Amino acid sequence: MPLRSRTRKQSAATIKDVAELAGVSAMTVSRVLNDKDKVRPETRDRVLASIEALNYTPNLSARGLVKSRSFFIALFYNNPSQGYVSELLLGLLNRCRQAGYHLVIENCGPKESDWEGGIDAMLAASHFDGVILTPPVSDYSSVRAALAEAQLPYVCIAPEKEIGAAPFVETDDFVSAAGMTRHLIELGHQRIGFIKGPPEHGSSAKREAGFRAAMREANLPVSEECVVSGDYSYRSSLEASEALLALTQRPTAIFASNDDMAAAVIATAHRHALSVPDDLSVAGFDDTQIAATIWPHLTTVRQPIEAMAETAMDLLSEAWKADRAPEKAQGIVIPSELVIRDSVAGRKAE
Amino acid sequence: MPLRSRTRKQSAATIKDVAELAGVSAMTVSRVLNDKDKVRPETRDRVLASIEALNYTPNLSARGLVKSRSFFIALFYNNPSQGYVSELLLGLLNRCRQAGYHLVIENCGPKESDWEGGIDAMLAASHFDGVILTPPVSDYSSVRAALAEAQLPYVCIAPEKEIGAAPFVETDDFVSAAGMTRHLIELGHQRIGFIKGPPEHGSSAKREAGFRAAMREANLPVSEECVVSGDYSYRSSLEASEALLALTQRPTAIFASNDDMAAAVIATAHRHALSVPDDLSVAGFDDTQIAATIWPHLTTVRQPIEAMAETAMDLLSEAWKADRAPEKAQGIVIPSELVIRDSVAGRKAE
DNA sequence: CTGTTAGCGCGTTCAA
DNA sequence: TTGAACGCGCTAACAG
Repeated sequence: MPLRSRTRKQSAATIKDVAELAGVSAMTVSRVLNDKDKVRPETRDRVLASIEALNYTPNLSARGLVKSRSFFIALFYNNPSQGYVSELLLGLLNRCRQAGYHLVIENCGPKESDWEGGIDAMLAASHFDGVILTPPVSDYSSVRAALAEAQLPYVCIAPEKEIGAAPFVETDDFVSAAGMTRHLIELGHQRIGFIKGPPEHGSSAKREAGFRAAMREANLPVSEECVVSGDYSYRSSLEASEALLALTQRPTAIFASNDDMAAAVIATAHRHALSVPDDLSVAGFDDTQIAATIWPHLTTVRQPIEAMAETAMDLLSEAWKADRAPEKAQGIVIPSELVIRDSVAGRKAE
Repeated sequence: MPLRSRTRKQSAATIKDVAELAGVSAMTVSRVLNDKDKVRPETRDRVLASIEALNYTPNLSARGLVKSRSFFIALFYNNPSQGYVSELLLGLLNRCRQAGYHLVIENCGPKESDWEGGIDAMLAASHFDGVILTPPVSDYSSVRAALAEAQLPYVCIAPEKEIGAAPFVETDDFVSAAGMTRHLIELGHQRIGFIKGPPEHGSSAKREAGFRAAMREANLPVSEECVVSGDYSYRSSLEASEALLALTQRPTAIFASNDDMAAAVIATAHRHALSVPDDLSVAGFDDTQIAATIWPHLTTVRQPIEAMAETAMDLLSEAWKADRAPEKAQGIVIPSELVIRDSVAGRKAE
């Protein structure tokens, strides 16, 4: 194990120490670090050796000070499902480490209004190099305005629609929801309940539209009593599913807009002594951890959250390279896929 | 909405701008900011006004450079349950914002060995002001050694036992597990299954010990076939609970060491057409999100994760104030509480 | 109570 | 190809 060479009080080695040990000037060390101008290979090697010997790494504060960069990016989130944040973090963290960046998490509070006051000051104080917005913050106009005013590069994850020139990443909610609905229909379900997400999430409307499109495509009527509102929370879906199961013409399948709500449907079904999937098929969306944790395992749509996060970082990198913001928003959609597990079955013959 | 006063290209206001506008020197501004020496109230007010007018906030890089501080602290974690991280984050974030710190999340990889190489370099590179360790990283001796060598203040969350002089926070796993076991016993259960956590988590042994102590206290024998191993994951508990339910003398209640594993017990019970809690009572530990998400809602032990996180931050603050590390480790235990929900019932008469 | 000088560690600009 | 100055924004020391 390499011991720190500086024995006295710890105080990390500086570029000067490295320079001295290598017998060059600090400037030369800086050059090999930043790979800018060419340095004679021999010199370069000597410097590299000294860096290693001293276990040196540049001081971010100092570097940031001269370059006007902080090497930190922020993730703005607001109370999404726990599984969602966790997976997002994984993807982000990967890329961050590769790029030498650090990630700062900022919770925006439950409502947009909670933030309106502080966002400006917060942005000014933090000196982030970039920001990543997760839904529903992606659609907070106050946040986006503040970001734009501060001329801070940012990328939105799953925004409702492209606004301004901010790059964004999303999955194809419409297509995936339609795909799941088709799956249900192919299994013989005709009366399908749907639980909506909250209007402030862009994905809600798209998933609902996908559901309706597939139904229309199959010439199946969508009875409006079968489409109820939720807000992506387990609790909201407890009521919603109760309403659905209380219908005189009970649906044979229920498609919930996310996994948490699907979990609640299953709970309600159990309470009604209904077997899933024998008496009722249940489908979710997102494939967060809970999907394979509850019983029966959820048939759902796997949203590539981690890949989306990685892509978001890549988009940020591009924004830094390009000095100016691009003319039009660059949007990347990463497809989702159907994950068939145990909560959906063919409709029983009647 | 207050518009930024500097109209040209954005480039945040500096302390000099503020000083100029207030008609004082930069030093004075610095003083009102850091509240050190007293500044004449009138002057102070003028400065404050200028700060507000310019929407000024100090540049962390510059400040960090002179104070040799980064204003960032790191959270080292390793694949704990998603609910656990999420709640931890909430508590940490609260305190961080209050204290003007930012939080950096570092994933340590699934195994300690994944880290051994990089930890030194990583620590040197990051210049964190402090680190918070979550289990099982709290017990990684290589990490703790590196931290100690770097003379970086750190606090451990739920370590196996106090090692060295690092402050720590924990909940009373032993007492809580014993309490839950007593609850089961009071409801008439005598044959109780127990699913252990992984040995690398300090909490595992303590929870098991609490269980055994309560059984002994009630003069109830613990049949070793009723104590099976898990690793805090849902999947591990699928096997474990299968083994328990296959016993010729099946337990009437199962106490799983955490909620994820309890969820798997419920799934397995359902698969065996066993009703929870009528045929089998199931208890968990942690009260993470899943506890109130699955059906039936889990009777569990609420571990005050958020409060523990906040306490961890407070401990760090104290470490900063005290120039030297304290002689003996300061440990704080925050009690857990029983949360009675629907997965446990009295034992049916036979 | 307030201003001045100096320097934190690094990258830019210029000259050698 | 390399080095010497200077300054980024801020605060610790010391004046005044």
